[in-house]
Amino acid sequence: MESESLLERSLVEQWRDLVARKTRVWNALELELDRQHGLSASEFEVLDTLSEYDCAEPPRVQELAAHVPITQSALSRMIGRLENQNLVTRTLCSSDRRGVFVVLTDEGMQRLTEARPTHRSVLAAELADGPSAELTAEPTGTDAVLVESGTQGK
Amino acid sequence: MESESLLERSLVEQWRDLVARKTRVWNALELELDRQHGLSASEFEVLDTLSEYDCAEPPRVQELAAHVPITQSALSRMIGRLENQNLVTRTLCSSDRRGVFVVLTDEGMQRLTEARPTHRSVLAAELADGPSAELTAEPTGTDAVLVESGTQGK
DNA sequence: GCGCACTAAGTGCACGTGCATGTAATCTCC
DNA sequence: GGAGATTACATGCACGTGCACTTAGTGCGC
Repeated sequence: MESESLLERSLVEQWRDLVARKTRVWNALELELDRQHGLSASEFEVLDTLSEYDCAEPPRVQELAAHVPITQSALSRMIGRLENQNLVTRTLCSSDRRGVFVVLTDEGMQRLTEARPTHRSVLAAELADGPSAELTAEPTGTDAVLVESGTQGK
Repeated sequence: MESESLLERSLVEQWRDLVARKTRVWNALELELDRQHGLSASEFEVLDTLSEYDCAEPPRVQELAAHVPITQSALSRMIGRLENQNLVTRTLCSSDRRGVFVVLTDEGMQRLTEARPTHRSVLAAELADGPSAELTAEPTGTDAVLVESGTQGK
């Protein structure tokens, strides 16, 4: 029970690395997406996922929740917020009136298209380098990304 | 600008995998640590990090914040909560009276020691298998872990 | 010694989240 | 066809978080 130390240390290190990386990238995304496009990282993820569906067969809330790392209740509210910004719309499912289809509006598609380059370049910058960079929770130096991702500064 | 698709897709997939894995493990930890030991995943992480310091040279709040994926303000409040449970204590730094040392109490050390096997076995179970398991935000099936991690089941 | 910039930690506030529950629609089985 | 179980989504509530700011303490220049 004591001899597992080595294996366990490796697991713990792997875990901390995972958390550190995720947090670092997430924070960078949060920062840049909000600054440049007024979107949170979660919101972008939802819009981006949403865009992968055929407009003719939009996902239901539940379906969407299965592909985004938040709960169904959180998603429900987020859809409400996105709806208020006219980025998505809810439409009832006629065959099962409990169901709600979520579809990207034109405006939503546009915002997403604008934000995508920022998202991709943050990923490229932050996913690439050292897994165990200092850590986290602090705004990471993403100056290069800011420049790269276009001229829509501020 | 359009030709990067392949590379970008790979980045996005890598990113989603990272998030999915982190969320899955995190949720499992949250569930088991709370159920069995009344600790949140963040709290465990703080206590565990804390335990790596020599009692003679405890870390200051800032130092601790650099090794845990939350902000200093969140950590400040968490320390308050942990202090109320007598798991840690704050002591002033005499040489720099702005500083605050955080130290694990005996009780804190005990809770940590109890919780560690749970933590490790969740890691072993969840870190090991398929990176892109369905997803997440749902309680993952950790029945095996419950059994493995001892007889202190509720 | 005094003022000023700077750092460490704590706090008011608003907000997004999860859990538990509520409401509405559907399905099942008799 | 009607009661009860089940599913889909929304919501009340409490809570932890981040941001911006405050308070307390340090060090520097003059």
